[in-house]
Amino acid sequence: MDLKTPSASSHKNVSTILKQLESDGIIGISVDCVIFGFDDNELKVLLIKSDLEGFEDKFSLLGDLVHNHEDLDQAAYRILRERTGMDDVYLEQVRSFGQIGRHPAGRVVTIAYASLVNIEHHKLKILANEVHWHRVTTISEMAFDHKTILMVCYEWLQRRIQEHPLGFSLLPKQFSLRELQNLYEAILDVKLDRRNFRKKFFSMDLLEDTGELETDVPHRPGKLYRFNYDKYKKKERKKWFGIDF
Amino acid sequence: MDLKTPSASSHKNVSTILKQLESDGIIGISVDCVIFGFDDNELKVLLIKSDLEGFEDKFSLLGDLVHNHEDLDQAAYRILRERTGMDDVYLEQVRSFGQIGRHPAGRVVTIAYASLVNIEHHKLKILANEVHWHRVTTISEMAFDHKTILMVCYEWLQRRIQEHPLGFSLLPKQFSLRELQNLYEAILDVKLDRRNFRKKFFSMDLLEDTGELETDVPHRPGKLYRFNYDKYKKKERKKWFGIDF
DNA sequence: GTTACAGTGTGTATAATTTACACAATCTTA
DNA sequence: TAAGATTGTGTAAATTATACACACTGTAAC
Repeated sequence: MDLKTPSASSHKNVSTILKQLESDGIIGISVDCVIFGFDDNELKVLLIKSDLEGFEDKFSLLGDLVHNHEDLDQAAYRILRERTGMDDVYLEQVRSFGQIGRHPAGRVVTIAYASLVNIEHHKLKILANEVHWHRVTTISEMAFDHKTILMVCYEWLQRRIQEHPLGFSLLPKQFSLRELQNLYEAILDVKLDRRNFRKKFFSMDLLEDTGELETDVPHRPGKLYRFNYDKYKKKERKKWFGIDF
Repeated sequence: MDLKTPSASSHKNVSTILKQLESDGIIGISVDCVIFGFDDNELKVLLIKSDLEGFEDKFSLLGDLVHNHEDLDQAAYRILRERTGMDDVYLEQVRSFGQIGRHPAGRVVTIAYASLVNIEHHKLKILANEVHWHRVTTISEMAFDHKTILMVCYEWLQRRIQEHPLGFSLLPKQFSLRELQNLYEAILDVKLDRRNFRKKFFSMDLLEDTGELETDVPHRPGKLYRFNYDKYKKKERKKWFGIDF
């Protein structure tokens, strides 16, 4: 959470609230969203510049205090809506951070959420906001413990993307297999064999050929596919997938 | 968290604190420990009987409000120490639960921790407490949303045990391969081939032969092994372990 | 002390999966 | 119409997972 008063959300001064809570010996609760996007074959994260004293020029995640009348998930959705103008995005809780000195404005426990959005959609919804996309792999310093939170979420994503089909949320509804492979290569920082990658995905039988082709590419256009989420949900999860550590 | 005043921890009435917080529009923070044990070839969980009105005869996880001066992890450790008398146990945060109506005594967000203890050790440290071990697979009803929390932690454990060597925390320092296999079979609810299971673990090269044998078994005693955690930590994690969903 | 019993310890053959690798087809641009 | 770039495809080799059986060792019963 950054302490800048969020554009359209709480109308009280968050920092003041926290100080008050702390003097009462009470712990505040916030939600911080790690909003991932994929653009230019790189994994990006949506950040805002902190305006808390001593943290100018540092970037911060998008967050806010949890309201008394809302669930944690609702709070995370609210932040997403306010900051990206987008609804219907992938959102999942990652973990909580509650170190005593983690936030300079008072004792506050934050619940980190990872969110995956189609960055192209977001570009269209230009809100009056000061948020910008940053390359995940080159961010040097951040406010508070937000670098830690970001890195925990990034590592979570690296693992999660291999066992759950959430990567598609970073892509348009229709995508080429090359785009999908670029996504995996960028997030995992590996090179993959194109033929084996295709074979693997086709063997899962969850991609549907849309019948359409890429446009505006300076070479032979690839086929466009769609992920069949319904089919995925119907698959039974196996309990034993092999010890590997 | 159960609202019974914990035996040796907070001296204030937790329920009263929560009501006060709620009337101020403030959210309380608690930690709930899902303490797993393994005994009689079954996965067990340590529970306490709730004494909150309307929840008599229901079981509850062990938890408490987070103190203002302690980290979340510290709070979880504190509960563990108080309830099991054990130090040096495996503890990992699983996720937070913050539904608005989840606790009848007021708005409280809880951070669930999974903990894995050697149940034999715990048996020795008999504290003045009302906690008991229960079979995870046959628990019918629990107080508040604790059944949900327990099941989330159980599913977490089923996955986690296959990708991280935390299962050893449920066993004595020295264990036979049969015990280890029983552990995996019980937690995952599968039958595994004995020879392939052994082959798999030996190929990881993380088990050390202690030179000792089982005692008090009514048949040929098996060799006892020790898990080499140092060796495990030195292994480099691979980023790509294959898409599987 | 001999025997039945129960569970340990081990190896190999087969199947399934993963990896490595090359060339023809298609579209764009010059 | 030719050059360039990327798509689309198959097969062989290596690795990994699975299925399966018999000799060994200690205990307990007689």
